[in-house]
Formats: sequence, C-alpha cells, structure tokens
Amino acid sequence: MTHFGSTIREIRERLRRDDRRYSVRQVAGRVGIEPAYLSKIERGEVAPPSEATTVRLAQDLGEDPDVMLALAGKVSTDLQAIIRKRPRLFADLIRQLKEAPDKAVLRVVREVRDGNW
Amino acid sequence: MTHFGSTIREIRERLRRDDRRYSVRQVAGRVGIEPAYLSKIERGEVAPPSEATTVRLAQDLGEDPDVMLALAGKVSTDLQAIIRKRPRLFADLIRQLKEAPDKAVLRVVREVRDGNW
DNA sequence: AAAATTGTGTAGTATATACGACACATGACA
DNA sequence: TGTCATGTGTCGTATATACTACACAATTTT
Repeated sequence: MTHFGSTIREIRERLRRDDRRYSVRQVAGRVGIEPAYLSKIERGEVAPPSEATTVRLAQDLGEDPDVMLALAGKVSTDLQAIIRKRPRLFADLIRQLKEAPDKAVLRVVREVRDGNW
Repeated sequence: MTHFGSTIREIRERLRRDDRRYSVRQVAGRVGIEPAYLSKIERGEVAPPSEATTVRLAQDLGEDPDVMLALAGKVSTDLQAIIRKRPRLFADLIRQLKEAPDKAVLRVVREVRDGNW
C-alpha cells in the first residue's frame, strides 16, 4: 500500500543515473518541498503528500499524475468534480465497468471520443 | 455549496410531517450521532459529516447515498477504489464524458450492462 | 399542570493531514 | 585535504476533520 514511496524512489534513481539533477535535494527544490520530507516520503516513513504536491512530483519525474495519485491512494479532484455533478449517472457507469476488461472500457472511451451523440 | 445541510433539513422535515420518528433527535439517534451535531449540520454551522455518517443519514432518509455524498462534496471510496485500479483508463473515460449529455452517458451504461464484451 | 420531547448554544477533544527547520554523518570531488 | 553535496534523523507546528457532552429554553404531549 505504501507502494507510493518506493515507486517514486525507483523512478527518481533511474533518472538520476544519467542526470545529476534528480537527487533528493534537487527534485525537492523544484517541487517546492523540504528534502527531508521527500526522503521520508520515498521511504514510506510518512503518508504520501497532498494532491498538489503529488502532481508536481509526477510532472518533475515525467510520470502520469493520475497514476501517481492512484498510488497515493487518491483520485484527482477534477475527476471527482465531474462525478459529483451527475452522481447517479457516473456512479452507475463506474460500478458497471468495475469488472469489465480494459478492452471494453477502451472501446467505450473511443466510442465517446468519436462523438456518437 | 453548503447546500448539504439545507437539503437534509428539507427532506427530514418533509418526512416528519406525517411521521414523528423524523425529529432531529430520533434521526440522530438512529444514525448514531449527537442531536446537536445533526442540528449544526442541517444549519450549515459545521461541514458535512464523514462519508460513513453521510451514507447512514442518506439511508435513514431514504435518499441515494451517492447523491448525498455529492452534496457533501465527496465521492464514495468504493468508486474511488475502482478508479484507482485503472487510473489512466478511468481518468480518460470520465474526462471524455465530462461534456457529454446525460443521454449519451446513459447509452454507454446500458451498452455495458448488456455486456457487449 | 406535569412530564416529555424539541431544537440548539457552548465548550471541548481526539486524530489526521501536510508539511518546515535544523542538524549531522557520510561520501564525492576538485 | 578542504569543500561541497548527499540523504536522513529529530522535533515541532498549523490547519482540518469529525465529532461528543452537557445544558437549557421553548414547545408538545399526556
């Protein structure tokens, strides 16, 4: 569950192998947090950071914010806002898709993107 | 935004007109919170309660938990868990459906329910 | 008229969230 | 060999979350 920290650490260390700008200190500096805090996050000594910090961290490491938020046990507030506007509709849809294979979900995504409405 | 409290109050008072069991005290009793707390919630003096309490409250008042959670500014954790398992997929889908009319979303729900996969 | 029920004001609490500041030993490097 | 950067340990804090406990005046019920 505290998969978040170790994942961040792996990604950062991989990037660091050929770019010195990915030390704990430098990443923390760019992301706007204390190095000691990032260190603790990576070792799972503290809970994953806030949504905003997680997103900035994901961006700095070139990762997908939604994926990183998921690892942090969160769902981005903009997605939540969309759901909250039509709760019944989206609740049904999401529960419906719970067991559906990726393929089926992807097909739905494409269908909607191609605007069949 | 603190639409939540007034909505609860209206629903409860409506039910109360022909059922004495829907006083602040009795509802609070069944839901498992202090009457004073429910009173404050209804008047928007405090923030909406936790997810668990909101759901019990919705059930007691015969309302849809997802809708009540939405009014409380929340999205139920079980929906979030589904999203977090496949963040990219669901993030795409939901953002895709943001502007889609209810009709289109409903069609998708039915399509999936009828198991075209 | 007594008893019970109503809603609400006041005050306080326990736990979680989300960090910052500083110091320090170790290792790299020039 | 001195300087600089590295990661991390310790301690503290501000704010939010989610309530409880008690009391009390007003109304309702019996």
